[in-house]
Amino acid sequence: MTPPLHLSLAGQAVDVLRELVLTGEIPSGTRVNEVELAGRLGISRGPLREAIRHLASEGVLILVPHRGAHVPTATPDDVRALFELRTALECAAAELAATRRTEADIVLLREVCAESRRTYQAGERFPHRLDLAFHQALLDAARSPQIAGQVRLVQQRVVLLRSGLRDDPPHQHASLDDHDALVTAIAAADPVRASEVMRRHLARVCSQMLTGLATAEALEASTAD
Amino acid sequence: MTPPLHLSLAGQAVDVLRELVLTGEIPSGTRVNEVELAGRLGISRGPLREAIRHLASEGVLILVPHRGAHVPTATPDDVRALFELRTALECAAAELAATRRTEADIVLLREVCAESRRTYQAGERFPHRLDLAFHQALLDAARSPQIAGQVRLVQQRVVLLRSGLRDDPPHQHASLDDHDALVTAIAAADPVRASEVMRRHLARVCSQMLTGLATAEALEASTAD
DNA sequence: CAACTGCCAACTGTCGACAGTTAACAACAT
DNA sequence: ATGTTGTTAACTGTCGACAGTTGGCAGTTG
Repeated sequence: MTPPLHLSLAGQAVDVLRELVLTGEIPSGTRVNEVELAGRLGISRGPLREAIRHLASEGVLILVPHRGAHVPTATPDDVRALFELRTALECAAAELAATRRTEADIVLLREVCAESRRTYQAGERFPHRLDLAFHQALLDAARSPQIAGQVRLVQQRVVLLRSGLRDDPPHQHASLDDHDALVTAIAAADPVRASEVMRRHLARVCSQMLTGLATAEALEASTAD
Repeated sequence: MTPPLHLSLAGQAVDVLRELVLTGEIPSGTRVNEVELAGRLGISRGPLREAIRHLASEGVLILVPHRGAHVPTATPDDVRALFELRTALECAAAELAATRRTEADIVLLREVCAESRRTYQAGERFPHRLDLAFHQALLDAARSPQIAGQVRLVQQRVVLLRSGLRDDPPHQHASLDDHDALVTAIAAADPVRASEVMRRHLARVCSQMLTGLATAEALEASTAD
């Protein structure tokens, strides 16, 4: 929405703070202290406050009057609601991609899929980097800047909720298959099928996150004893 | 996203400024002067800047480094892109509404439709208030807070682009029919049809806005002579 | 007369300090 | 011992002032 704000301190603070939160360096539930963080970033509280407000509007931080900002904690309902939104946006993107994609888009999508599979079979791991790259390539093929922007924000929140969770190989395998199926549908210019595959894919990812969240909670409860 | 911020001056400033922009009191293209506006609102520049940043993240204002904020002007491409997003969100909402609606939801939707038709036939006019009420009732029936929140933001931007445009009766008549068809599909628990009707409805509204925009531009060009 | 250059005013970006509120702690009363 | 209340420290909310940048204007030069 406001991408090239990299000149002002507030703009830089947005990027730095976003990274601090998304990488889990500032864990979920942590209260953000303005004076301390301002000192740590080497800026004043004014620009920092603007940055905090900005990230709050993105859902990366929660604002409570007179009690500052904190990193949101994920409840199962939050995950479900967020994935409803993500499904709405990315299914539409998949439809548009199936309609508007060029040959170059298909080549790129195939390339990302192939590299994902190579990396997975080699290191037994499907890095989030390639997952994001795939969804980004799909968004580019959809050629809808507004939808793309919203998806970016939603993905950001998904990453935020996922920090501290790890995913299991069977799910990763299924995701690879989903991606391949998506590319096939998009290459075949079949919007309906692309949307359906995307819906199925996201439903899988969502349920996987829910189980991951449940086990993480159980783990935390056991350590609390 | 941050609804009950009505305690701080920044929160109030957000509401006041939003209203000033959406009602067209601050016309499109106008540059916002921070010191002047701060004085007019009776607050300091700090809270006002936070409010401006917040509205910029909502798309109500555009920020340019070192040149302040201004109200965005609508190009046809902007309208099309925005309606792609709106279509993605509201079609999903229509699907969910067809699945989750209760009897009370249907009663409310029917009531809004009936009042819209009464008002239209009486005063030859379909007030935006009732149009928004219908879409709001549909969102409530969908029971998806995340989607509802995003739709609210998008509708806000649509209102912003529409300020200064007036709509013609034939379009209003078609919209009334669309709304009725939507309620029918939702009452029949038919998500596919609800989504299709919504898509058609929004396509109609979009094209109507595009023609309205074109005539407004032509009008402006003629007065500039 | 046109183009260039230096200056100037206005505005944004930033900072440090003050005021108001909240929450935790401690002292007291029951 | 427990509930209540007064106190206090820390933090957020807000303000006014300073510094840096931008765009326009006048003066100058070819």
